[in-house]
Amino acid sequence: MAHWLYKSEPEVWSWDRQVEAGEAGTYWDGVRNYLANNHMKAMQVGERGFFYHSNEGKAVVGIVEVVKPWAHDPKDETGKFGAVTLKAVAPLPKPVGLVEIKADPRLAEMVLVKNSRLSVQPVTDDEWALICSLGGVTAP
DNA sequence: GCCAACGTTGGC
DNA sequence: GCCAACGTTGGC
Repeated sequence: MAHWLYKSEPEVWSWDRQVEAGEAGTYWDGVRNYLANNHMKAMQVGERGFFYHSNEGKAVVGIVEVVKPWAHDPKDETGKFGAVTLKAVAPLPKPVGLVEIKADPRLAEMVLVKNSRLSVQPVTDDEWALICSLGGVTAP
């Protein structure tokens, strides 16, 4: 099963608000990037990903799960962009900071390091397991 | 607040 | 269809 990483500025949409949204989850709209959009189109319900705080915090803070597949964003007039719906699964007891990720040679190839501007990224199984363990949870 | 890197746009 | 110019993102 594939894994993902979602970036969000806590000022705009924080992990706490994702948790408050509960089981119903929230529509991850606003993405206007083809690559990120394509990644979301490829997602299956039940696939999990990391929730990353950019700018402020700069750390992986929690785990989210896809609860609804990709659907068109009604606010996008071009009809090209859409999003999946995500719910919070669990916080990381110990958030994994960007500094830590960069310091670990096993994570040097992460998209987060290589292409920091992409807002929705794939994560390999190895990267997933390693960050889960650094964060203090057993990989679900 | 600055600046580098990247994606997107628009002119040709 | 190419490429320069521009805007945005995000780390520092």
